Amino acid sequence: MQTPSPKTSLSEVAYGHLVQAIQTGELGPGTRMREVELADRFGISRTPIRDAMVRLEAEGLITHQPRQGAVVRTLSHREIMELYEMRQVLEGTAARNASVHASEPERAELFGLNDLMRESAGDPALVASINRRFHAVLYECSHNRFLLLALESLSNSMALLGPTTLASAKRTVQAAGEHAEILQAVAAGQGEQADQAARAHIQAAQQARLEMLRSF
Amino acid sequence: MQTPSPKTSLSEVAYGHLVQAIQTGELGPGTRMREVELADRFGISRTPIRDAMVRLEAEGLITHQPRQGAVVRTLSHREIMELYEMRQVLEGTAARNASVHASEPERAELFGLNDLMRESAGDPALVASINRRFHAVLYECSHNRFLLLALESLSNSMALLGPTTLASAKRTVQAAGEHAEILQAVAAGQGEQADQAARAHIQAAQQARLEMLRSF
DNA sequence: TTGTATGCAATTGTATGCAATGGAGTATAC
DNA sequence: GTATACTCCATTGCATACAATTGCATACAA
Repeated sequence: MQTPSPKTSLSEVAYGHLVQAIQTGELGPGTRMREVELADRFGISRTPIRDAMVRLEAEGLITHQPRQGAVVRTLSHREIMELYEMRQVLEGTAARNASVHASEPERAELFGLNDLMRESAGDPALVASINRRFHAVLYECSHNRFLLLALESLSNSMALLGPTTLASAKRTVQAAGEHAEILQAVAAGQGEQADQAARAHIQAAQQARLEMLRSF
Repeated sequence: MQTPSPKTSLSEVAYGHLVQAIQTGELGPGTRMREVELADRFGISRTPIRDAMVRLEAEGLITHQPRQGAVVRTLSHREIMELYEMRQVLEGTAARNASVHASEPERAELFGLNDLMRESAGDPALVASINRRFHAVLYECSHNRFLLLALESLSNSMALLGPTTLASAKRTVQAAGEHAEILQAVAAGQGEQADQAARAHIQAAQQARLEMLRSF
């Protein structure tokens, strides 16, 4: 996600920058995105910017009004609920699959990341980063390319919600506990329970999100 | 899906053409797609073609090797299984949601389409078209934008498998029966059973697909 | 004061030019 | 005869020029 490696096309670089800008809120929902402006900002031409924006639209992060430009999507309350509902289904499925397909090193990685996250409670930025990685690895463990693709797209959509719900140390520890439940089931090869635990985790996150929204 | 409406950008037209070409097998898996060639074929420039191809890649229909071009993806046996597995999850969820959210006109539309499909048995092209529409309406009935997006993307990926499994009249009638099971549960508001029925339907389709693959 | 028409500016949609890259084919050396 | 290196060409990646459309502002009329 961060190492542009040897040869990354400018389109991909632009895509990464834009997703990150949306995640950090630099480009908040409703922001109008002008191609020339973004091209200038990144010091490249409009073409790679367009490529990135077409991709963002395909993933549902922005909407493109013909001849009028693109805006970062604003999620209604209803849509936010739909987003979490979908995450419940997909994360549950990923966990279920992981309990069948995860390799030993993958399991170890998951446990390691979760420990790291618990220890990092208090540093929201770090926690958020580790949390993303944890879920990304879990997705990989499902060993289903289509599920992976859908979950990655959904994760990007989460960026539209703004700051993470893991800001408080309390919620971080709570989340790590929920992760542990998932991992336990995964490690034991208990698919149904892994599914349940993952759903519960997302439900808790949804709850936390709702509380956050209420306080604004 | 078919009426390009009044003002469609060339990019969208190109996208539609390409998806259709992949569906019909005109651009079969493994086919190399050269931008200039496609631009010539459609009588437009490379830019809208690029837009369409970026989108196709985001959806997983083609892969883009840097500086080397794009090819229509070839699905391995394993990936085909993964595709059906994912469909089981998503169609099941869509049916479950539909049993809660589908409006009366939507239910009527579903019943109508299924009757029409059964009556059309023997005309594979027509059946395939109606079947696609049936599923599309079911997706809409879930009233979850993210689920809808994922299912539409997945449907496009089905194009990579080539001809439909509904070629035989026998399988058509069978499929209509499976649809009826789903609809019955949806109409009765029985989420769990709608989910089960949808999963069973996809499983049957997978079975039919496997038989088709074996015969080659 | 409000409604409508018109002109201008801003912004995207499309086309095309140019350079870089990777692969194929050929020649040469061992 | 085979392997390696070199050259050429096809094709994309990126930049930029041009066209078209839309929205806004301004002016004029009712």
